[in-house]
Amino acid sequence: MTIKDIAIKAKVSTGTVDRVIHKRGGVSKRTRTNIKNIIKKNNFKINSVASALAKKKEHKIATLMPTFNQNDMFWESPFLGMKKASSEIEGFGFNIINYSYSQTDEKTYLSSFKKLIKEKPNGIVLVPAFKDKTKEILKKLEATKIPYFFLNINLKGFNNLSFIGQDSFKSGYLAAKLLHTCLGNNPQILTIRIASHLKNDAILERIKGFDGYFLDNQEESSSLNLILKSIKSKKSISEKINHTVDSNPNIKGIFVPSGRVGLISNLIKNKNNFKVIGYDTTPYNLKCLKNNKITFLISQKSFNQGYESIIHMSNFLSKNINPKKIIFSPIDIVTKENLEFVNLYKQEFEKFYYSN
Amino acid sequence: MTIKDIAIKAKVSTGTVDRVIHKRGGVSKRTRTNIKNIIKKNNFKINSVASALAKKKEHKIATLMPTFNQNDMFWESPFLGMKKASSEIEGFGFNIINYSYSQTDEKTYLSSFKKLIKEKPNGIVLVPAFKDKTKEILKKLEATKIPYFFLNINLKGFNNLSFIGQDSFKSGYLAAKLLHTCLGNNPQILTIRIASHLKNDAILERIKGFDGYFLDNQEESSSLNLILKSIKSKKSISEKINHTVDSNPNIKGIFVPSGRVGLISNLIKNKNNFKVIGYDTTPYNLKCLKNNKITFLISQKSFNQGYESIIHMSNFLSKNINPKKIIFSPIDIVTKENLEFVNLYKQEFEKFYYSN
DNA sequence: CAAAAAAAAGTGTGCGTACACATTTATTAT
DNA sequence: ATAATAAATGTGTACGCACACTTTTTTTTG
Repeated sequence: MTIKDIAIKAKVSTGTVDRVIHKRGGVSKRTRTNIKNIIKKNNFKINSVASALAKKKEHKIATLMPTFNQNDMFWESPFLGMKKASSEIEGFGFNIINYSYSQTDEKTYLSSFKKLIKEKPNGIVLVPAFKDKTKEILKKLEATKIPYFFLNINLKGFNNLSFIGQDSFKSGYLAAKLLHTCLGNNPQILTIRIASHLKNDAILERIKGFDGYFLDNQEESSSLNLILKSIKSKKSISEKINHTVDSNPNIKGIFVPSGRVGLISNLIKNKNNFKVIGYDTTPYNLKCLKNNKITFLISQKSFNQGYESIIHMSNFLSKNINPKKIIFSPIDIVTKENLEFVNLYKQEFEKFYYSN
Repeated sequence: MTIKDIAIKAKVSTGTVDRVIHKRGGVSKRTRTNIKNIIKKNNFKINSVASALAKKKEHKIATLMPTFNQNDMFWESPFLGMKKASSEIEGFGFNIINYSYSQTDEKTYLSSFKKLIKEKPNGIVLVPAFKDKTKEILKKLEATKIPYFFLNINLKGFNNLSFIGQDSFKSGYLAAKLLHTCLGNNPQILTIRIASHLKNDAILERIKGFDGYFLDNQEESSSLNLILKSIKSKKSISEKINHTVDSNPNIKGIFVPSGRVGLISNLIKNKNNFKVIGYDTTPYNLKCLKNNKITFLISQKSFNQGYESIIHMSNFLSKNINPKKIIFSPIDIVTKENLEFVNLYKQEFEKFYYSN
């Protein structure tokens, strides 16, 4: 069933059918309803392949996200997810351009954004940073009416069309549940945080979720917190952690609400067989999981996040499908025993991407 | 960059470029290598959209899987996964026909298969059952050289092009790890099985994996097994289970290596706060997870399995991409706290599918 | 060396849709 | 009633590729 067939049945030309399908107007009410009926009856659906080929319209999607390097590979994963989506939709008239910035250097954020704007994209996928600067930047952007998504990090108070990322509160809640299930009631748990994360909304939400779980499921709960000023000197961290642990022999579990869990787990003299739980399936963290330094990792499926962000943006641009305001990604539990499956799709694509 | 551009650069016609790309032969070595070089240099990739539109070839994929009903919804999930894949590739000249059978009625298996064969599909995705009958059937099939995948259930000794499903051994291994982590060393665990599953390869593998874990990680391990003859009389099961549990007060964990874990968990008078672990995120099992009757569910992501099976088959048929002989799907850990995310993609598609 | 055969290369149409442009029909003004 | 205008509908081409068919070039054969 093609528009040609529809046209014949309705005794009109394909042009008229096309007008009805795309609501271009200029069709009399009589023929319009007639054509609509025929379309319904025959369950006609536009051939998206032919459609994509016919419209020459190029949609340009720009992305902006933190760089990755040997020190911190976290952002490689969403990047590859985006690349996968790109390779799937490029034939459909999409052009995806990637920009990056350093999370510790505001200048790179601004300059990359400037370059990005010059390209005049039709849509933007953005991992936001530097809230104040973002405010400035996006004010300008909103004048241009270019739609934008937030990816992974959800700054509040913006007019982003969508946010794609994890429900941080629930992921903290889940972390607590796992430790509770392993350690029984009223376990002594040490939460280790890093000073630079004190204003990080996602991490704060994780902690809220973590505490929330125990509030919901226990009469009382005491908590033990250690905040590290810096993570530059491994020696000093190691001393601090082990001192805390030694002077609190009841500690049975360790909660690190960030991706730094690998680093930290490696510095603990773990004779006590703590249960250690943390975030993000970076190569380093996975290594620690393998070595039994970490018990559970919570994955936010950042590969999928990157992938979904591009797919949703493309659907919005070409099919006018409005994404949900918030798109939560699954909260995966990773242990030594299932870690090989966790980044399956990423690995599959990695092979393809880097060999090309 | 189109084949036309390539043709111009190589000073030949598009037909010749086409021959090189598709290895149709009939091109002199000189021009062939020249064209290949130009393709590489310019990083030319076939426009899959135009390609799909141009080749009129219809690929017919037939699927055969167990039915689902209110009593057992398990197979709905892979079915919907297949439907999702179908809707994505139908525009690319694929025609997917679904057949089903009752797992308890050999006749339906045979008759559905007959119907399927009459359609003369180009590829088959099959959830096998009744090993002997399958042998008969597939012998005939292999004469026709129609390629076939096994989905979810992996019968050995066949020439299936691929198997898409879970590594049952590892999923059992993981189940053991979780209970071990929760219950500490040398926990007393009751494994509850059902007689009709005694010859089920996947379930046997799960148990092997489960035992394997404790062999690998403990000096010794004792095990307690309960095999239920039938699950028709809830009363009698309940009595048996609770008798076993009462007479073994050391039991701290319960392992059900099948999707029947929901049913069983509901029949245990769980005053002892057992940790209960089982398989499959069916609606019923999820309900039990919510009610704290089940601690962990292991998901085999059957929605994805269905989806992947169709995608891989289509890639094999149209792009000649050979799938891996065994494609393992992720082993997901589901708890009350992350259950809402587990069937995310399925739910998303369900909404679309059933509202249509 | 010409004719026949084989190899290499060229040409043209169709896939289903989108859209600009052309044409026909209906409506309004004079 | 006729010209002017607006509304409705029809037509043709392009999108990039696949493939059948045709033509040209090269090689083989007698």
